[in-house]
Amino acid sequence: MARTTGSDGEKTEAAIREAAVELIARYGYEAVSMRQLAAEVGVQAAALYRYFPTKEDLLFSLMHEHMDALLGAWNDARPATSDPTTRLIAYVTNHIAFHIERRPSTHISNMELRSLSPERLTQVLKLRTAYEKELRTILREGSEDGSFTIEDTGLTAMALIQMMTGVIVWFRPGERLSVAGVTETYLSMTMRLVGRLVGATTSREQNHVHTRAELRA
Amino acid sequence: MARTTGSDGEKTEAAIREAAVELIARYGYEAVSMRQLAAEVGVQAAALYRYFPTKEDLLFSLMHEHMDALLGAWNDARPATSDPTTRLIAYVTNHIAFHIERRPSTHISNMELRSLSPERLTQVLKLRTAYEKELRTILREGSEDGSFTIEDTGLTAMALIQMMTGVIVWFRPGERLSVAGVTETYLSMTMRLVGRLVGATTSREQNHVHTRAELRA
DNA sequence: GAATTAATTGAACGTTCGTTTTATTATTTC
DNA sequence: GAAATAATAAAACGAACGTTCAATTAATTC
Repeated sequence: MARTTGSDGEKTEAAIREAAVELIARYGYEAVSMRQLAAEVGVQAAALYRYFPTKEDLLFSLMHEHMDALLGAWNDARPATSDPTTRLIAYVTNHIAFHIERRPSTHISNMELRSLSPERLTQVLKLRTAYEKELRTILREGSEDGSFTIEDTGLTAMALIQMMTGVIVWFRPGERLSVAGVTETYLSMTMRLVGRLVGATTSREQNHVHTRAELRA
Repeated sequence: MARTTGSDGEKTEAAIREAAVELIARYGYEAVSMRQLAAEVGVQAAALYRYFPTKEDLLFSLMHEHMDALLGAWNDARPATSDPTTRLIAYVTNHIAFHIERRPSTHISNMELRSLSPERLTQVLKLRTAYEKELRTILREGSEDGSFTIEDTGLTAMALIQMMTGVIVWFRPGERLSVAGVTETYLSMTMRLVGRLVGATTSREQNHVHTRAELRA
């Protein structure tokens, strides 16, 4: 056989991407063979090469798309306001929502960096750095205008990102916690980390005030 | 040739472990071949099979040893005292020191779990859970006796571990920060996360008080 | 110093890998 | 409806993979 009835390049490419994200996230880039991927798509291995010249091109494409989507989501969610607290809330909320929604591709972008060629690694890391810089800027400005009390802005940013991204390790939708609940708790922990605690009220009450309400400001 | 002069089983096995930890941490388990590993050790691939029946046996052995060492280190470092704050300080200090010291094997134990058979995965996860439970217990007891103010003990424990382990992603010895400095800052952030802030003093002053002093109590 | 055991080599096994090539069929164009 | 193009299958490539086996030499035992 050759071309199959109803075959369509765009649909096939989308199917390849989808299957690749799931398989690579589950088994790892090196462990997934082109034949296994092709079987999942319902196609022969050779067909994959019409869309991606090499296996690494496929990986790079998935990662690049992931980072673009992350930066795009933040661009859509970032508030016009310049109030650091509002911006931090938006950042955390967007980060958690995005990473829960895109758990498989997040896994890939975090774990498979070492399978990229040096040039492509640099390219992906540049996007990641740009995204992280947004948080550092928020923390620094909030620190300067007295909104936050932070010892080390760089370290706090890394700790925050590490903490937030860690959500994908244990979070399973439909279990004990909802996305909103998780976000609420992580916002609370974030505010503690940046020193935005004033006094004696419990943190539960404190953080119920921001979040959803302030997010859409 | 066959047996080489000066060859010694114990030394060879140690050399294999050492090389395997470095190579797998850098390139990933699937990406490292037995031949590549053997070359690094200075031996033929077949020689590896005298010490590890399969490649997966080797991986499992490395991970198991890592977890044993982690639990062992905590057992040595855990204070006799029952004061939650002192225990938390000891836990954080030990965790950061251990993970900086064992960055390669930490990487492996965090990233290569999916390459283990189900039974062995369970075995390793059991050790990890035991280690994490220690932290949850500290947080819970500190929460009960009023030392800490925590919304969700389980989530805070996960956030803390994620945050602390994240140190190995960016920390390079001999750069801007010393191990002591990093530990200081992370202790400060930890105390904030568990709600052990009282009032208006800056966090720098606050956390300089604990750490080194309280650690050896 | 002969016999035994420990450690390793070198070659080979069958399998799977990423990738290429060629042929074939479906779809689109005119 | 013929010509051109797009999408795939089928088969094959050499290379590399994890692993096994027999032969060989070093060290140890008695």
